[in-house]
Amino acid sequence: MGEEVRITDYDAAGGDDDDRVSEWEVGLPNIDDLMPLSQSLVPAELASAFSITPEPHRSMIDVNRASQNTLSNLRLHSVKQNLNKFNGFKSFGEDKGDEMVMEGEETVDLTGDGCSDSRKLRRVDSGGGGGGAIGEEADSALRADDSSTRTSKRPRLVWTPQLHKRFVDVVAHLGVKNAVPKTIMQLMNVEGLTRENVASHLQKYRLYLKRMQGLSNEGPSSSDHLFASTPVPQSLQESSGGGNGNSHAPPVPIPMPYPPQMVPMPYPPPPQMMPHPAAAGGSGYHHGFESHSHPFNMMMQQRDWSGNKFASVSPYQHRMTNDK
DNA sequence: ATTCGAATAT
DNA sequence: CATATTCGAA
Repeated sequence: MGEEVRITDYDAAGGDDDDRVSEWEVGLPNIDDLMPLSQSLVPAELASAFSITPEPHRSMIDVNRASQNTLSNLRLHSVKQNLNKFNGFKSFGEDKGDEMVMEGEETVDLTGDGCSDSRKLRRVDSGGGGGGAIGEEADSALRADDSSTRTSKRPRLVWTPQLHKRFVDVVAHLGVKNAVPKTIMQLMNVEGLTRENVASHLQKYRLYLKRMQGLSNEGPSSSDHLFASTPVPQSLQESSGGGNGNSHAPPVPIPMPYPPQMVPMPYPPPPQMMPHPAAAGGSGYHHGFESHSHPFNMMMQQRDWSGNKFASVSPYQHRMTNDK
């Protein structure tokens, strides 16, 4: 811990005044509890093993800059009256942008993890069948904004289970009705994620929902979906008021099935470890699957890899045609 | 002017 | 198949 930079050091580029919302800071780890920015997330060995470009040291400035952007964006659009008070989180982005060999299919995923520090993760057991608590994992992002200025095509985004989770949670919270790319993107708060990325995924997601709704009901009884909890109900949910006195009654016939807690998107992700380079790397992927039903999760949530990434193209491929 | 979203392209 | 890009509509 050598960094003695105040995270609230930025002087409002916009000259605004409200740069801190005390409520948002409640419960957040102290600056001293966080892993130093200078610490590398990926051990050098692993990095080289997977051809991961080493991350340059990041300075507080970078973080603050990103922070400013997020804050300004949030308040700029006020995220619709519906989005009400959503906590603004910032993700530590991974820098990339120095060298990038562009070849045929360069894919990059925004899933990274930080925080090796152990802390108590509060998890509201999703016992209530109602809506399910919105748990969060976390992701990090990559992509530098100022460095990738112009003439740089971003590599294909890979929707890792983590990202997708985040996506689903946000959509669920917004309610299918209000979930539009821009809003989703903002709430996901993943650095480097673009509206287009979200739009594309959303299109697919909607398709999925449609299928599911259409064909029904319990098709896939056979498989026990582990987390087949696509918390997006067939109807639409709405996350307004968020338990607050803010009672806004949009054209949605649905009351507000949401838990008192305003689903925040926690940041610090649980340290994820990969089994073994050999197991994941190379090309030893498989896809012996079959009895999967439809849960969208299945769309990417391959069994046990908790969410790693690195490298190349997405090894998975499956069909969700509910035929069998 | 912006951005959504279906269609289409990679 | 998964994402990206296009392009007319809101």
